[in-house]
Amino acid sequence: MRIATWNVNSSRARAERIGDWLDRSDVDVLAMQETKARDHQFPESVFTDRGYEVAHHGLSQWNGVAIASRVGLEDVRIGFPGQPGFGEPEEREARAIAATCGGVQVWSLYVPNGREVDHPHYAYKLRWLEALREGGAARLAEDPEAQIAYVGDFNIAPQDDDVWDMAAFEGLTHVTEPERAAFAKLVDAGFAEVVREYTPGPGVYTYWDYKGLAFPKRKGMRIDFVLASPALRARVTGASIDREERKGKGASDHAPVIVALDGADSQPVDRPQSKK
DNA sequence: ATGGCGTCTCACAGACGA
Repeated sequence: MRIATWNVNSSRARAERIGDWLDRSDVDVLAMQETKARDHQFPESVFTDRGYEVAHHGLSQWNGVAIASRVGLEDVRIGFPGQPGFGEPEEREARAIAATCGGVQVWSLYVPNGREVDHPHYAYKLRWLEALREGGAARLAEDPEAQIAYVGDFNIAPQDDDVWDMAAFEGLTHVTEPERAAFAKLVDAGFAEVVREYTPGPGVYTYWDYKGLAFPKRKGMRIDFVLASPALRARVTGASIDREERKGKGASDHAPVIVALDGADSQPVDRPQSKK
């Protein structure tokens, strides 16, 4: 079984490309973020035409998360217990959806960006991650054998190597100590990040800004991850980042990340062409 | 050089993204 996560940056603008990628990648489960659609606008046929079931959660043109699966899609959940909202009054956003696919509970997560360190969105981001951790820890305490995958766009670069130049991120979100601590607490709660060991850096990223030729200049960030509960982690045998998908016209600014279970094939690994 | 690029909407400007 192969599970992928991909911030598609609009399901409608990317519909054809998502279909082509499914044909090429042959994954069993695809978790998507930033679908940027309400439920009735989501291009379901891209998935159903190819034999996938799909669940989508979108409330507006912002955010939006979905899971497509050809190994079953059961027990769909919208949001997680205690998931905080944003704004005044606080509104819960479309940033989390779960489904059990082939015995694995897959959570497609779009962690809040944070915007700026002194912006209310940043505190929201930290609250959101803490609530996610609490729920995950409680779930593992209940059932230590649970197969849970927290996948998606975490909007955190956990290590200095996860950005092309730490100096360029001075004072910016995604690399601050509290964000990294929140990520580490989730890992410490039992949800190990399983992609990095198969796609070692430096210079290995999952996101490249559209601006300033960031992709060809290899100025990216590693911010998309797969976190696995202990029972699931034991099944992981490979992972890859499909940076080919970032190429060409009409690409998302994020690349798909794939995890292989039980010896399934994994895509070629993203590697820097040159080192200085 | 607050540019740059892409996507969205009660669109032709502003919000959001990271």
